[in-house]
Amino acid sequence: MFVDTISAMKRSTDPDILLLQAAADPTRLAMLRQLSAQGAVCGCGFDECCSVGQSTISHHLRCLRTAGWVTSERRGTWIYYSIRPEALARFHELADQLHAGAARPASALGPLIIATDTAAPRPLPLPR
Amino acid sequence: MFVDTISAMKRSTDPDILLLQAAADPTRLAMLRQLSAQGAVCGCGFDECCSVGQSTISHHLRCLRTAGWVTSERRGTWIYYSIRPEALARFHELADQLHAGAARPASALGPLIIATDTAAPRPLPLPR
DNA sequence: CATCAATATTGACAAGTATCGATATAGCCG
DNA sequence: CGGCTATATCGATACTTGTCAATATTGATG
Repeated sequence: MFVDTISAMKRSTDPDILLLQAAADPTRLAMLRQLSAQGAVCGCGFDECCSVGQSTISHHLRCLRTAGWVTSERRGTWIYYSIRPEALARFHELADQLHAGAARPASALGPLIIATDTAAPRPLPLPR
Repeated sequence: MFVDTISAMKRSTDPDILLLQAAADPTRLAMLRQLSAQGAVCGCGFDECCSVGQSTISHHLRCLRTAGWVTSERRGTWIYYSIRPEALARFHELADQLHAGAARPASALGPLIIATDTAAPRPLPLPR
């Protein structure tokens, strides 16, 4: 409502979020996959990959670049894009981080005891 | 253009996209991280994690659940959420897939030869 | 310089969505 | 039952975004 007189904002500057957001689009994921498969693709090489106009492809490539996913290299008239190893590494790190503590499925717990690492949920996990 | 007489749609039913989209939000990523760190968290346990209202948290939890990221388990008045190992596994797979073919930085290539695995970019990488 | 091909930029628009407040459900407990 | 707490749902709203068409830019070539 009056969050900060501006709006219900979600914009984030977190690099991880940018990376995920960039990958979380059908067209861009397809592009990343093609890049992964072919190593280096020129802009016009994405035409068949996804059925969108040229300007849209250009737009997505910009997204991927600003998110850190790819780098571009001019080669005469055309430009080749390729995945940045750093982005891939970061993506893997994200996966690893989440994996770390997630080895405790709640369903496998005893009758009531849940993640008491830090503290009980809220009023105490025990109804009585 | 005339994509399908309906619009410029981006909605996707691809499970991978759903998974990525769900994680690509600051609030939800924070939630996933908390879940990863604590193992099982009840709905009211996300209050401090992200500064949003209760209904918003509920909304995000639904997102995470429909995307396959978490499962919920009722425990009396409150409900505990935990990360699904399958989702984590899939996320890792995604990372691995992209990693697979991406070991060829374009910049490390010779003067002009690029990913000729399948075929040359478009009209042939050689202007003439 | 004129032309052509590959890209990028701009402006517009429709659909998606994060958020809120208010309200409705559901499970305990006295 | 009545009240309390945790969640979910609803309707509204503003911001974000994916896409397009049109146009501009850039590099190579004749």
